[in-house]
Amino acid sequence: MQEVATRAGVSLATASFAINGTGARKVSEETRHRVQAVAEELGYRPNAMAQNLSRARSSFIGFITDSVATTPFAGEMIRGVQDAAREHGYVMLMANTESDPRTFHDVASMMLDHQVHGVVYSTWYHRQVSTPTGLSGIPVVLANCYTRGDRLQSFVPDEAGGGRAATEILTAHGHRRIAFINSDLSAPATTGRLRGYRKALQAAGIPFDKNLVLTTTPEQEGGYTAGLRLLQLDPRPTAVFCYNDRVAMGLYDALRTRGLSIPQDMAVVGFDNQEVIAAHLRPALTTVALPHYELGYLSLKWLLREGAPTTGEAPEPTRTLVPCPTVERSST
Amino acid sequence: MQEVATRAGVSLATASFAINGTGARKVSEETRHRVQAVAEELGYRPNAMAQNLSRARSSFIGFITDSVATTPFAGEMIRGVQDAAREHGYVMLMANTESDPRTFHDVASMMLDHQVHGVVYSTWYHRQVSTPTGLSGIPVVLANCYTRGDRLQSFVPDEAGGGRAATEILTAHGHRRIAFINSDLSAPATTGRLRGYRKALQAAGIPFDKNLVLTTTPEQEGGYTAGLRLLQLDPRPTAVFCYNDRVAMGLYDALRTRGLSIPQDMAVVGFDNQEVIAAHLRPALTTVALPHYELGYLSLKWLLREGAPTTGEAPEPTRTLVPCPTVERSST
DNA sequence: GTGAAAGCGCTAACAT
DNA sequence: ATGTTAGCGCTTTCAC
Repeated sequence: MQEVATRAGVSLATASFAINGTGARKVSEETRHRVQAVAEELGYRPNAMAQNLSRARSSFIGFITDSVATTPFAGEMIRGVQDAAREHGYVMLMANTESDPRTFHDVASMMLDHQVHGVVYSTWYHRQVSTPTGLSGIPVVLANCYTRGDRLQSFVPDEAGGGRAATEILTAHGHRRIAFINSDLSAPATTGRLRGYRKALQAAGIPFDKNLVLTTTPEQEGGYTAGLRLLQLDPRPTAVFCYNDRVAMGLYDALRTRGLSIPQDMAVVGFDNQEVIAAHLRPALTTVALPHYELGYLSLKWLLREGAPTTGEAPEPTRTLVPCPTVERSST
Repeated sequence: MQEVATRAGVSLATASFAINGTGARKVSEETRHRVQAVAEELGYRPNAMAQNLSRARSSFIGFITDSVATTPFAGEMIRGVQDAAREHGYVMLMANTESDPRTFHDVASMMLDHQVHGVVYSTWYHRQVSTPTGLSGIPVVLANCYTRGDRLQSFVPDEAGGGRAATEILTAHGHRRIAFINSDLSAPATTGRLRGYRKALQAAGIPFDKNLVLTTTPEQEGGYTAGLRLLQLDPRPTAVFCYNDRVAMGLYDALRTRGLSIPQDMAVVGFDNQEVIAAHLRPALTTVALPHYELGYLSLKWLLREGAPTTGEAPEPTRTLVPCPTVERSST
């Protein structure tokens, strides 16, 4: 930078102002242009580290995930966080803990050492987590998870809304006998989707029948066995809302072994919109998408705007529900 | 740090050496312990930015992907790169370009500004890329892609080896009439897997029959239609090697419509080991895994060791083939 | 509108 | 073995 300044015939200070046009100071248009021309010509690049040190604040934000490779979901959140970061001129420092506390501690320290402005902590499936420790002093926001009592701001999928929307696709098609293959896991998705299912039935004036709700492991295998059980019911349901796309995949297999066709003999809707399954099952599966991109995006937006309010007091942390859009394909 | 030094009754310099035990200088065991105790007590954390600035080199490495959310594959590479980075005390700066040249340029600048030691550039599927521009001056290594003439060091999956291994699973089971549903894309995977298939046949003394090689779009849909075509052949093949797991998924559907069972009537092996499909198809699919984790890990290892040799000349860049391990399940 | 100069928090000669 | 001191590359008062 010294060289740029000299070549442009100005002082170091002026060069600095001219280059990153900090509104604070007035540099004549002419000077600025001259300096910028020289900088361009010399291929000058500011040293981000020196800037950060000097400004006594970095332009880093941290993003911690518990698992990055299990599903493409983490990828969507990464994109969301990254897009929001770039919009604000921040650089994302990402780390994956694989749920190892020691690793978590290490990456938290690393981030603190790099003076991150805040961190978004996320999990690959929606769940409750204990308050992340070791991130003292900087704002933290949770994406796809939340803490007991919502002591920290968080953004999570609106499971109930999604469950309701899924079921309403079925009621809208005139189905009255709608089964729900739920998961046997204790998770917000399990309770939320069930709540949504019941709300939708209620809205359609259909009495809730607990015999139509099965629980199983939320995998293809579970969907298969639950599907078989479902077919024993008399009268048979005409539609099924599945906890997730993998369960629907298993249900497809079960229906197939009985020679039943979808959606004629049985309509089915899934949840998660796992592209590789949902879009490529035969017939393609109607489902509800999880808003991972938005979760990441909104979390970081919040962090940057409300995370460390410069004025006024900090807003009350809340658990913000993010809508799960439906994706209609050919199974309904 | 000044405070730590004062409280421990030593100079700033001694404190610095004591804390990050730079072998360069000798600090008595006793002093070091005293300083470290004080640092601990005060909860002192070094400012990474100041360190980087002072050392005139950062501890950053860059990782650029063209797409991070299409499949879980990117996640595996991220893990690989990150693990290697952490082993060497580096921090990963990640960026996703979504294949947008402008974004690429931006993230490249960002990385340069942060003085990254080098960058690994990766693509989500194995392919040739044009030499990334705008990364002048720093070492670059490619993961899952390569340039014309291999001007840059790269690490890519051994497609031919994988294709051969896949086919040999079939020949080992005694199959002699083995079809190959290949992709209609022009990609290293297409040619490589075919080459491997032919090698395996040859090794087993089976003459190559071009009627047994079909090409189709490498999706479920393509596998389905190709599967139907395959069933018209007389005599019918007894085994099929599919370009990827999605094609195998389609083939499963085709076999099912004809009431054929796997592996009794037809053995099938896929490629990619897309967990969500391969492990959950009925029966579970035997396949070949793509070594994404290793691609990321090895790339960064190379970058750190050979990328910028401190002594001797730079090694000749080569395209290193990384093995694709087979995963045997129940379809063979 | 512009320049001089004092740091930001740390490292690494160079002394002692 | 430890202390002194000069930067690293940039930002930002403060004075002109």
